[in-house]
Amino acid sequence: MSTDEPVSTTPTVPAKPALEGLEAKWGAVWEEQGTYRFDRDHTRAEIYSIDTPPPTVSGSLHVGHVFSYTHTDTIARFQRMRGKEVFYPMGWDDNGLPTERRVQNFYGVQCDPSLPYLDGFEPPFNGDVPTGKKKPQSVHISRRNFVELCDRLTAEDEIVFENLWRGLGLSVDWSMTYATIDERSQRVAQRAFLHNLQRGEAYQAEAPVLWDVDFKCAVAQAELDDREMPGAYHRIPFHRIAADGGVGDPIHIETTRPELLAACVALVAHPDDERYQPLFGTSVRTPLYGVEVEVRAHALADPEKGSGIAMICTFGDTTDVVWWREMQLPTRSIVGIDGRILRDTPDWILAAGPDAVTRYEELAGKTVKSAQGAVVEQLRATGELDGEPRPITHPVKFYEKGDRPLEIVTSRQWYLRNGGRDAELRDALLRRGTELAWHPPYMQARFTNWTEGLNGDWLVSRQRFFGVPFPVWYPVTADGEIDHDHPILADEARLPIDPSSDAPTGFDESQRGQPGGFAGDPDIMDTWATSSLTPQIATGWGEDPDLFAKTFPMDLRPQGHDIIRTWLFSTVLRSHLEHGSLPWTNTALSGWILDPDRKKMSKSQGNVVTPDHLLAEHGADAVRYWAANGRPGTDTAFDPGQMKVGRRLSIKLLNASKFALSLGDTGADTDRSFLLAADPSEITEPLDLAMITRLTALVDEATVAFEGYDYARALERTESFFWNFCDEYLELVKGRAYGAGGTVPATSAIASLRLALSVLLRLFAPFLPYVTEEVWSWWQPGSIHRSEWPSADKLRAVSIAGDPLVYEVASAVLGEVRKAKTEQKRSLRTEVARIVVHDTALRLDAFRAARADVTEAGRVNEVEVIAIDDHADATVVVTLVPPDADA
RNA sequence: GGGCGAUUAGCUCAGUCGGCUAGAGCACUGCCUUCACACGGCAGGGGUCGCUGGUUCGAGUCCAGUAUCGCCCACCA
Repeated sequence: MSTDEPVSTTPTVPAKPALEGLEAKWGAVWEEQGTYRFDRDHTRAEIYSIDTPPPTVSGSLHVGHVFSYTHTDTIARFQRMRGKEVFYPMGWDDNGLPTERRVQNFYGVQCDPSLPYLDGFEPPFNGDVPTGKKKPQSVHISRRNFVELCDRLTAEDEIVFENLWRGLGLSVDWSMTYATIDERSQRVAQRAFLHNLQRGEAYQAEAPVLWDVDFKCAVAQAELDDREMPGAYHRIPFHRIAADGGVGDPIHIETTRPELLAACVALVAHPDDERYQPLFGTSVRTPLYGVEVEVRAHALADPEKGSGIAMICTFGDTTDVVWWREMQLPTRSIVGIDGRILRDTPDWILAAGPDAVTRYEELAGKTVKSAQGAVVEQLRATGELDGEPRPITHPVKFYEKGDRPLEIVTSRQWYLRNGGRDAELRDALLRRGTELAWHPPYMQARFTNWTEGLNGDWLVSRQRFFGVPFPVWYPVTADGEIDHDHPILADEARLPIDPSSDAPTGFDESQRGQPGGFAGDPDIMDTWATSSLTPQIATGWGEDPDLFAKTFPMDLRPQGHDIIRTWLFSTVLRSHLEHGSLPWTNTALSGWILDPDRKKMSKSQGNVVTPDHLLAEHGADAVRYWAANGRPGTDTAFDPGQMKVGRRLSIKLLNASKFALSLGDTGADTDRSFLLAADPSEITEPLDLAMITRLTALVDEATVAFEGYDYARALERTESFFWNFCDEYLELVKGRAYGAGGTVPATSAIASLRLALSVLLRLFAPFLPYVTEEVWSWWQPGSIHRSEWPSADKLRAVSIAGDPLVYEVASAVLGEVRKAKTEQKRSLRTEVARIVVHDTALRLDAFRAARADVTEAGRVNEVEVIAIDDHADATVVVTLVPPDADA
């Protein structure tokens, strides 16, 4: 902004300033004037770019969002005032299961990727699907139609979200938004995947995966939840094979999953366990089925657990997978992708004889839960259940959004290398974690823990319908078999593509599924596979090279600490693989909002407070004030009381500003580019100089705090200074400013007040954008949010330095005068006949420098000062005029 | 089992390099119709800084141990 345009020196201060209506008023002005519009005509060094977390639009916003997005906004505003051109886009996360479910329920449709696209399709319902018994059959539609409906629905959600964000005063450039399912995001996700594939970082493998039987979908390590579940140890004998081939002595194992007996491939005990050492290498027979399995030794077997020997099934849990892989055991799966026991009797059971087959057939088609009951009955019948099942509670793996325990099934999936099976890559990622600046720093430990603990590559394919498809087809051989080993990759120029409705280059749609033709990959990518690319999406990677060069790597990733293992980690990974760099230089982790019972606020707990209500009741600045008090990384209690305090602060700013400006201008010709309405040569009085010295220290503190992403500290210091400024300084100079001591001292007071006001407003601007903009508009040109952040160096450069002790002693003596009046239950206007100040010589000198201000503010007639020793107690003896003389 | 964080007034929280009698706001008590603000102001009561040791002239702060709460992670038969 220009600094030499003429400035009106006559403030236009409303007679009765109020907070009501400021959001609407300034929201419109900011939009109209493009206050937060990003101007790319800057160098990379001049730009500060933020990788804003895209909120999930299918959910609803709650105070936790308001909390963390406010934190980011204070940083954005600070950087903007420091002269940075802030790149601050907003994304919407409409990818993934929550949106899929919402679209299904809202429109009464179901996605079926095998169906062709229907032009101009209209859904049967529009948010009015009957529920209960009247609930109609869903209409099945193609993936492309489904995605179109998603776009339609989320567009409405986005408007609601944007309005809330605008009301909160986020200084986002609303002309730059993206959605994680929009074409650009799909293109970026598919292009990045093709690059990963070409570099050998993505691969497909047939392997055991954690499988949710309800969603019929593979689940990645990062999406797991452990839940304490009731279970029971079943003590079951395996049978040694006697020399004559008959049944020998039993070996008891304890298992929580007896239904998997038919899937048993070995027994295992610890190599040092003397009880079982003689058995290693020998074979035993399983109960019920009599299948022969070997007894093996492995260090993971825990002699303390159960009977110290375990059965290995394919697959009961992830330990089974480790054993199976490391000891190269056979695969004997009996659980299908629907979570039921396979209907066809497996070969190894058929080979074990008619009894085995009969028993298996009793289980076939049952869910694992009911199969367990049936197996227990069979064991009882054969006398092979030793005692009764012993109930326990144990942690069981769940998909974080799922309702039934995960099963482990073998299937073909896409994986992305993430260091889980590759020490070199893992070390490189750990180094990236060290390069990144963490706020607060201790959060890096979570990244390190997670990265070091990875035990496999990232499973990125999902057997869902709604999401970014893999840009891949497979040839169909002459015999009609799909050849997964020779995928046909999409041309980058064609992206985004949907292999379920687009044909690969060189093929025709009629060849889909035909011998000699092609078949599309039916899966979609994990939502994190798209979300991990938000920096690339936002900065226009591969789409807008100029923008990308100016904004990537970005400066800041704000996010919750609970998704370090998912979002943060995967974003670092993708950037490392694609660009060989960090995606950003800083990350700021925000805490959670806890309800008064110290529980995390979440929809499922039913303890959510809606933000609209809060904004309406307390005002945006007040809500922001509460949020900004939450330090980085620290969980914060939801506290409407703090919002009331924020509101009080805003009102105080209005009134104190009104007062300071009502005293008039000094008429000085000032350098408005930084001091704004004060000529340093006019500031002459010791108390004024002392206040400005304190103010300079405040600017230093607030700036250092903000530079270290500690917005909460910057606010706390500024607020504390401001209240003291109102209670002490304003009261002390009031009389002088009105002219009690003559023109020169009055001018000094007025100039100091205006200088301090200008500085304080700007220090508050990142937190209280509305009220500071309002006050700024009374006497300053342009938006405060594009004004210059106060500079302590510039304040020092004009040599307006004073002795802070003057301020301190003057406040202390005035405090004693007030105390005397209060204790004697007299009005603060009561005149004081005489005060006697006992203090050290040094402090008395300081007092003398502000003596006139103190006597004026305290209505003191006569002052005596008495010097005392350094160790003696300082006192002020106050003698009020008699009560009858007061009238 | 491993890691990280927290524990300071009734409540929510500051307390930076170890340094005067441990601070703020809310709540509470009393007072003041004060010419910017009653959506205000002034003053006051309220704390063995989770516990136990140690280092130090001196510990809320540093070290060791311990308890409780929370979060993250773990191969949970």
